[in-house]
Amino acid sequence: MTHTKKRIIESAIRIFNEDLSAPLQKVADNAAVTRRTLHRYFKDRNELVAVCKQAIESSCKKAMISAIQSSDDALIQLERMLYAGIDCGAKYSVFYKLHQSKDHKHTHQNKNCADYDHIYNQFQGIIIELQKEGKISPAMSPEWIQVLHSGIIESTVNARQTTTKSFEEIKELAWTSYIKAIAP
Amino acid sequence: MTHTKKRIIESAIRIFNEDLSAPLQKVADNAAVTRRTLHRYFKDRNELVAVCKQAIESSCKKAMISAIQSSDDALIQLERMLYAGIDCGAKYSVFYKLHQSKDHKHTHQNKNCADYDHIYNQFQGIIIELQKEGKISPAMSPEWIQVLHSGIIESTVNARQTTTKSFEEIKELAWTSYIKAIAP
DNA sequence: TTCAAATGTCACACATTTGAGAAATATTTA
DNA sequence: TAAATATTTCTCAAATGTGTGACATTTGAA
Repeated sequence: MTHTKKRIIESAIRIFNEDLSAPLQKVADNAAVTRRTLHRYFKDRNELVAVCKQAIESSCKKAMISAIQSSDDALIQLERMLYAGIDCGAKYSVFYKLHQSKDHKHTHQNKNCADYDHIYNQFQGIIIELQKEGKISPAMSPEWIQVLHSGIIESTVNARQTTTKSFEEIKELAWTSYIKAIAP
Repeated sequence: MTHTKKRIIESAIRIFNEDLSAPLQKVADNAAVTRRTLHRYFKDRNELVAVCKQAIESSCKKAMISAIQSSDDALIQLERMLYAGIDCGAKYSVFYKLHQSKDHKHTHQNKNCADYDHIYNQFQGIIIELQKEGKISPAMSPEWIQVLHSGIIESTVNARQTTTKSFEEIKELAWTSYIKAIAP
């Protein structure tokens, strides 16, 4: 994939994330190319959106899975999953929304959905494991923790734009807050 | 203000929140009126957007201020501010984003910005007070807590759509998680 | 330098969205 | 019920967005 194509996709994700119906001109501007160039790489708007979704799916999935596989210790797995989500940035928000949204037909027939479910089954497994170990409060349901998880990631991504703190400092704050929030 | 006008504004906020460039037809459909009726109440798209922003500003502002004034106890003030944000729902996210966004010129000349700053000065005052009282960790900066605050609110609003729990249960979970996250 | 690939410029047809007039219909209010 | 008001329906012109062809320009590698 060319550098330009990648840049267009990155821009499209940024733009569509906050305005799904934004004119393609905006995406082109953001990527510093002409609309004509954009159309050379993507047949039409639908194709661009589809490619964005696919890029989001695969990059988030990759990051999540590698976070899970990076350790046997559930607590470390959880921490790395948080960092992975933060590193994915806006992509993670979309990834999450994609499968939660009302008009999305979530089904195991769809490979993306199956992979998503697989990841979140593992996530829930980690939570339940940590609850057994007494490291997470049993009063917090795995569903709520999942919602909180993505909320903390969003906060962190937002904080990056407003605060003067370094990225590493914010990540640390995020993890500290998160683990304390769900502690017994 | 007529019932119809209110309904159009509510719909517009809902729709624009997830898709700022959505066609006005969508807003009209959502409000169960014709596009023609919508245009009778609002000169054009810009005016509708402006009115939505104003509605968001004033309703969130009202809720926040009344939360602050409802008690002298900083901890209760903080809790009620969280609930107020949750009750505002999607509006709160927009309210927050409106003043944080890059292309927004945040200035005290603008009444909305001045009010926003006033509220957030009070918020930070509450945080600092609680830190003095030893009820909040001094390691957490007021800026981070503010970001976290809005993140928890977003989580809660999202949770409402996915979970089977009652609204009251989610709110409780939200407050418990939040206060534990920032506790010393 | 030279050539090919990538990108930009401009022009165009077409689709969708927008905003508004005029008359018909529905709803409210006195 | 009758008048006043609000809404819908149908219509249309202007504005904006979309996708593409033809050709010019730039870029980077040989």
